Amino acid sequence: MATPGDLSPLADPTPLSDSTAELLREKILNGDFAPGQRLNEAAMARQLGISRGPVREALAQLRAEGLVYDEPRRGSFVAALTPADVKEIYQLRCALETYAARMISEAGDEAAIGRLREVARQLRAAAEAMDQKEFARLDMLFHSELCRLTENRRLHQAFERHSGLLSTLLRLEVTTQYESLDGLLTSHEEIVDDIASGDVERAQAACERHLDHAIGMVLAMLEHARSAEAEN
Amino acid sequence: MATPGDLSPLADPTPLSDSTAELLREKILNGDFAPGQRLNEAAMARQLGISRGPVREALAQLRAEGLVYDEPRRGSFVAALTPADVKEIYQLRCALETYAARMISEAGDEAAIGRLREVARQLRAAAEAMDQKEFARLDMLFHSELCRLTENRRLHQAFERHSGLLSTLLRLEVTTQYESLDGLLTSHEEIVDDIASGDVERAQAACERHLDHAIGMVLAMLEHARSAEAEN
DNA sequence: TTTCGGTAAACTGTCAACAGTTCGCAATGG
DNA sequence: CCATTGCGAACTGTTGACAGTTTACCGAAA
Repeated sequence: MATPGDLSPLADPTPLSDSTAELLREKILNGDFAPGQRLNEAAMARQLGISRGPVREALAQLRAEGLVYDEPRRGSFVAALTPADVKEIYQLRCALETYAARMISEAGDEAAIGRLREVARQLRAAAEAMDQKEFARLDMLFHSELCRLTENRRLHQAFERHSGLLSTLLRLEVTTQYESLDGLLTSHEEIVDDIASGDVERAQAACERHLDHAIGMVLAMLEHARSAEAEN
Repeated sequence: MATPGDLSPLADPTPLSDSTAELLREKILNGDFAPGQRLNEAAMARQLGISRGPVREALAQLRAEGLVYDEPRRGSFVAALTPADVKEIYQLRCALETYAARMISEAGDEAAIGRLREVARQLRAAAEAMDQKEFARLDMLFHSELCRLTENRRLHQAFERHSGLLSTLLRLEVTTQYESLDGLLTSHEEIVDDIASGDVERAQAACERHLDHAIGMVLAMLEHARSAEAEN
């Protein structure tokens, strides 16, 4: 940005706090840190061979992203989603995604529609290959792309900020809801088709239907996991 | 949360970083710090009689809120809104607020509708009293309340996160756009009425119209301010 | 055996100091 | 007079240490 012909391959400009945040984000989303688990600043600093300063900044970053929360004078904990949280996030996603669908549909952005169709196709392929992990990834990617393709960074960012924790749940969703899988597939394809139709109302409605369906599945899954957990 | 009967009036539990963030936020939104201005950590720490640690955390907090941005190894700067940013924020607001209007309308939440009507009434009173500052505050409050009354904290938070900087612009808006003032007033009241009608489509449409109108005004105002600034 | 109280360890919030980089300015050369 | 180079000041990124609070453990009393 500053100097066009900037040639400085030496000297890593990325602060330690950023790479630390990335590392912790990965570990949380990957499930290495369980929800509700306490995150010890000093221990992590020691383990990474750095001081507590960058670790604190990394935690502040993750807190802003909603991945961890703070209890004053007690420390940071990995965020845990209650059913009420899940409902909130799905409502927010509905607000963002239905609007994104309207935007793309109204603009008649052929490139964007093509991209969405491609992801939907890959999603079906993953389902037929019974690749659960890939299915969950592509499912999330479809919705992320929907927001990204609006070319409104803030809208996409608002989506990403809250989708992270959800993706840890979606990994389980597919395993428990095989019977609804075909409905999910056609549901995604319907969204693309209705966006392509240029009828903004239909595009919005398709998106809303899909999310209404999805939240029902996730809440049922969450309930199922909770009752199973209460057994042991 | 931990101890129900917690009575410890002594010992201030609010960290220095939080109160520092609040102070800086106030100063930025109040215009004491100009957009693009550099924020010196050491200087602010000295001025507040604290060390740089809490100041850094406060800056991280404000950065997460979008009020400041960082240039690596150079420091923090007060965020400045380009017309493209303004457009992005208004689109995001449109996504959030139209959905909020739908939610409240669908739920038929009389208490929420009453609250919105009350704010709209105060807004008209401020306009008649020619109280520009109060008008700007109530205008923003109306939209904030619209999101808050959904009782979806994340939706409201997404609104608040991006409305802060806008409010610094809205302060100017009123001064330059007297002729459109009456349109703005009726526009707010229309939103309340259409929400109250229970017709979710009408509620959504009223909200969308209002924001389309508002962004036009703000962009024109921004253009006006820019050309005026180019003169000196 | 259970509950209460006290003590010690652990952890967060905060501070002061160091290292490397960037920025500004003056001296130098064209 | 203008561009360039070198130096010094200032600032960010990072570190290690200290103070106060919270947590956990252990023993004593009911």
